[in-house]
Amino acid sequence: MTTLSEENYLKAIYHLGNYGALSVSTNAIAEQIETKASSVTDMLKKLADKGLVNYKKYQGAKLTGKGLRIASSVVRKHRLWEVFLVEKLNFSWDEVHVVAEQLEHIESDKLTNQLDAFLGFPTHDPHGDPIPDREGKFSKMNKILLSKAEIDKVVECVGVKDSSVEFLQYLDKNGITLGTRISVVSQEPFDKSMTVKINNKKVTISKIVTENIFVKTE
Amino acid sequence: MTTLSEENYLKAIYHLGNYGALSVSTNAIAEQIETKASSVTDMLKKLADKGLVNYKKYQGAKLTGKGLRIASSVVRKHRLWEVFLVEKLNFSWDEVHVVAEQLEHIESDKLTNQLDAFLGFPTHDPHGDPIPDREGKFSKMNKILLSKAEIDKVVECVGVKDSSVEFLQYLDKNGITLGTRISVVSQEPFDKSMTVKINNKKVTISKIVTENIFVKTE
DNA sequence: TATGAAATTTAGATAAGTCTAAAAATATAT
DNA sequence: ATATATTTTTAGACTTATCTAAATTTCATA
Repeated sequence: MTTLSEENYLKAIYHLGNYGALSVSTNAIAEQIETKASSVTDMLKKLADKGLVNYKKYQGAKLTGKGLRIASSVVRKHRLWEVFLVEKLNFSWDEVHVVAEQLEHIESDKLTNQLDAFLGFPTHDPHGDPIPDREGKFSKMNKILLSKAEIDKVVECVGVKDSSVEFLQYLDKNGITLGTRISVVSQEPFDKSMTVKINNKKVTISKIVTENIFVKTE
Repeated sequence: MTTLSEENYLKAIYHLGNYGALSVSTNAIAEQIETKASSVTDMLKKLADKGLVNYKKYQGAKLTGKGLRIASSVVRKHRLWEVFLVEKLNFSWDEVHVVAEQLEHIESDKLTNQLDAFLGFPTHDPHGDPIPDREGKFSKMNKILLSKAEIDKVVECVGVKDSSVEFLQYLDKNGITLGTRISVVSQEPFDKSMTVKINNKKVTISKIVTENIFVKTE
């Protein structure tokens, strides 16, 4: 019913538009999908014809209920497969994304729901992102950026903002993964770098890193 | 590198040409893929250009080494996923094929090989068909058709020839699955139907059924 | 070995998804 | 408020994979 290409557009609009809540501009979609704006215009017309987005020329597009359902399902599948790859097949968290990009398009409700059960109904993927349930709903965690954490507190890593391979491998190298406890020792006022204690080892991490790790206070 | 469509053609040539050993006719491929002969001709030219088949006009096509490697890999993935669906996600053997048709095209050597390990390196899929290893090799079982089994022998179901949903559901209804022991009681000379004992219950099954069940003698 | 039937290929058309270049609409800044 | 820059859309072209209809080749057999 929906092609691979259509699903990728819906997913992009979902992510850029705050889980389908906002209208998204043509250029924003083009950048996300790494395609040309003219291609996006063509696709938006098609998605509008199919009743999956509301689209007004020059005004961007927003998911309809139907479009939101499909986008949620794709994201649900993506994140469930990520959990599967990490928990069952020993993938590391920087390897899962590219494979999940393929697996997210497999069409079988039974497969998705049985996989969900097999994994024990996980609520978050290996990067800490929430997994939508069958109805597209998910629980938001009250997480903050590490950069906003208070000095002397102990926090737990619950997610990442940047989930590029490079960043995830950097975190691995520094012993940071989901669930890692981080004690905030001090922050340098000059460059906003932070000294933290991880597994009883003191390390200093730059501002940009602290702004890409989500934590919750204990 | 190879598209979904190309992979499906290679797979068809693999199956029809006895695991890549024989040349396969245009019409045979067309029937298998449920497409028109003219489409097959177009695709064979493309596959020949890519060095995946040897193709001579009006002579059919045979897989090259490169084509065989790709076809084996697709079949390997198909059958591994079938095992996964049955063993881990509680699919029944008549439900797995359509989903595996999608999963077989996922491209990730790591995924395939980790999945293989996760499943304990299975040698056969849920229909009794052999699973090629990384090199495309597989062990042939010395199986015979139930119709050829001797009277009074006890045999074990090790595969099916027809793996359509209808046939598999028929087998389920009659308590026959992989590993089921079947005692051959008698065969009616008139219509070649067979009376067999399954789980101590006598049933009579028609000729066509006996010709679609593979068994091995104990 | 000629001839009709069957199999196969060619030619030309179509649909999906993409692109470039140009035109049109909207936003920004003096 | 008007010129300029940015964004978005349109027009036309290209690729992949498919189709129908017509032409060609091979096969079977009389």
